[in-house]
Amino acid sequence: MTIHLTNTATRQKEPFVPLDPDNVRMYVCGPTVYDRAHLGNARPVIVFDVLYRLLRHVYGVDHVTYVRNFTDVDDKINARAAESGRSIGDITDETTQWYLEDMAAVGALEPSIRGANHDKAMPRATAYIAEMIAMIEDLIAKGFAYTAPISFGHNSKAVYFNAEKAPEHAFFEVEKYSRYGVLSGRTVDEMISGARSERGEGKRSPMDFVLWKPSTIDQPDWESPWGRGRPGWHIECSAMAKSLLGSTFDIHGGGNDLMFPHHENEIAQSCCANGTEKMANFWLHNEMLQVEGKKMSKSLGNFFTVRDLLDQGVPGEVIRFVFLSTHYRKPMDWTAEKAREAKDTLQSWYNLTDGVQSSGKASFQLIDALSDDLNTPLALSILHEIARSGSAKELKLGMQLLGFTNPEQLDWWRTETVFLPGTFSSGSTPLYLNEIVPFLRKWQDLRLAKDYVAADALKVKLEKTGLRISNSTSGPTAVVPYGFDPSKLEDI
RNA sequence: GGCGAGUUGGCGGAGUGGUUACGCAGCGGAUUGCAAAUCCGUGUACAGGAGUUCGAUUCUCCUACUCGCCUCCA
Repeated sequence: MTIHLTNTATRQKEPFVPLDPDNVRMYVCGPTVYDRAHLGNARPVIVFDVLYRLLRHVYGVDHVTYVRNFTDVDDKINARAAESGRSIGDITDETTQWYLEDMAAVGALEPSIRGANHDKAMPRATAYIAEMIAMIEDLIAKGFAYTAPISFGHNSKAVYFNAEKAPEHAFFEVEKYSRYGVLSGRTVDEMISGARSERGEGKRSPMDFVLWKPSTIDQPDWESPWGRGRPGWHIECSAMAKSLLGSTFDIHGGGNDLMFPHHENEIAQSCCANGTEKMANFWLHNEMLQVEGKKMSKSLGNFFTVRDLLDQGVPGEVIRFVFLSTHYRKPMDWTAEKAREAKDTLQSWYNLTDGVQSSGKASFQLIDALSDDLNTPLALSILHEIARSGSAKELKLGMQLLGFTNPEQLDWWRTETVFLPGTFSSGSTPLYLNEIVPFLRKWQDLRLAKDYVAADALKVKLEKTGLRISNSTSGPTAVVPYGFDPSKLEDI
């Protein structure tokens, strides 16, 4: 079984051959921890979770290393701290915890170093400042980066504080690295003519980017050869990837919005510092998320977090299902309709597989689909066929492979069936003897009296409360959804 | 403006140089007092134009449209 993946670096679907099958290594850009993860943040997590699971399936749980960082030093975090009056550490700690909880809710496994050591596999940028500084020094020594003194007097107190230490920016020099732009399909000339040059005193070229920048007194800072300051964006991923995965590794993933400049810059830094041809063999990028056909944005009012959905009662499994129903390289549209369909499907699959022992062997078709550039929509359709054929064992294994939490560990999909005759109840929750059974009896009486108009009217009322009323071979039956509130019956 | 992705039946969404996607909805049937659920059955879909070909939804080119990224962003 050969996995094929679309490699952004070559723009082609290629067979995946690991550098070391004993330790397949993947790095995925993680969040900047300053706020709850929004729904779009969940997409790469779920996409690469599927890949992680597939790799573990193919190469073995103990032969895959997956690293996903937390960027806990960033100007957005500083801004959040300033406006809220909270400490940076408070914000990053809390947000990191939220992120772990929310991603667990959508079924994402935690990254790991060969199936273990989860903490190390989720490195915090602030724990790798020394590595970043070392890499920057290396880049300067090799002539790929240069320092530039900043001017003073344009800012407040902090300027004086830094002045004594003579802080300097350390820039990466783009034109020294000829392959710059290959990943994102741009040339340096194009990018420069594309105008918008970034601010940055002492830059030699508008495309050069900052590796290290001095901090004002209210910004977090670390001692460095260039005075007290903090790392620029990009360098943290290069430093952490090198420390944990080596100079060259197998797969680097992230959203396609990161392709430029973030990943382009990572490649430039890492390859120049490490003297390597490639940073990663495969670059994978997922497409963006939309909501009801439009870009999710605060200005459009369609912005929401994973936690918002969970709190609204959309189970994490449903979120996962909706994400998997669109291929990762296509824009995905989150709609209420899709969530509804996903919930219905999962409910029926969970009913079918509850308490069932999963079969030992995964469907070849399913593995085939996933191996073909993570064709999760096809994988789900195969699961549909398996479900229709009634092989609960196989379905369960397939669902596990795609990362759906086992039904035994969940309750949201459960229903309880209440029958009239023996007041037998299929679930473990209360029997609704007093709440529901009298209505079933009344319905039955009306029907036996052939007063169908009244019987139907009663049924409609009952169904408005969420119950499903039917007449089975064992008599009148009510299917009660999980979390049913009997007080809804009071007005009937 | 620069770069890129996409346009498949009512909706969502795979895939293929000639043959069934799959799901939801719809329709017909079984069943039902009627329904629900379930089961069975059912749909002359591939943006437009030109080209390559024995044959294209599938390859090439052009046009139109949609969308995303380029700014913090996954």
